Amino acid sequence: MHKENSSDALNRRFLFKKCELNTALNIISGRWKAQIIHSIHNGHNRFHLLQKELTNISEPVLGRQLKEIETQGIIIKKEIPETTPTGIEYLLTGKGERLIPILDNLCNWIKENP
Amino acid sequence: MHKENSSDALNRRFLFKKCELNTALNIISGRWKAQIIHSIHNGHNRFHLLQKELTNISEPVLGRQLKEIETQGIIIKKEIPETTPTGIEYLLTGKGERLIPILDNLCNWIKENP
DNA sequence: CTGTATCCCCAACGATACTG
DNA sequence: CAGTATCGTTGGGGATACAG
Repeated sequence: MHKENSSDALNRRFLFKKCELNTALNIISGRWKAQIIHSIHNGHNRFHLLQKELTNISEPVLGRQLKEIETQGIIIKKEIPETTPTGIEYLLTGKGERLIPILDNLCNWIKENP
Repeated sequence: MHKENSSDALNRRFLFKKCELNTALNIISGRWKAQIIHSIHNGHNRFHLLQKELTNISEPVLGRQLKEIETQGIIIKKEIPETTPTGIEYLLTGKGERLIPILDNLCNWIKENP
């Protein structure tokens, strides 16, 4: 249960209004989210592939992070027809694709400013 | 006291090795950090100015976040000579300046992909 | 294969009070 | 003016077990 008037919640809303930057950071700042987005972009677009790629992630965490970035419109789920049990693949949306170069910029920024 | 071998710590180190992206995100994903960096860039470069700009931030939190981004080489502290009590101003380093356009990109990304 | 349910734990946020 | 000390609280990460 969330307390809607805790200082914590109020500060979050303050920052959201203050600048879109915080909305963006909120989307990608889950511990594994940026890595997940990158991995999907690189073709690891199935649940078990992501698990293998991110060797230490546990199922509940992976599931939660996937659901969040799906809600935020970064990825969509797609059923692979005529598979049993049902196969699911994850695909980046346009919004998700347009995030990739920005993540690359961040990556390069660290490389060039150690 | 930190536990160096908790899963939490291990996963952080795994992600750091995995991709520079996570190092970068770790730097800017404190709740107020990106906002602080932006505010300093816009001339709010004193402790009390930042407090006014970020209306709800408390001193301990502001102090901690400033110290962290200072440690990470995003800002430097500079004493203003011949003031009493001692005035301190915060300045972006080159590394900090080069982060600004990336933050702007994130901002625009959200604006253009609502 | 792709998840969800449950519960635990701690790092980080925040409030209050105090300091050089 | 520019912080630090202390402590309470909580959101979200993680382990284990279970499910469609």
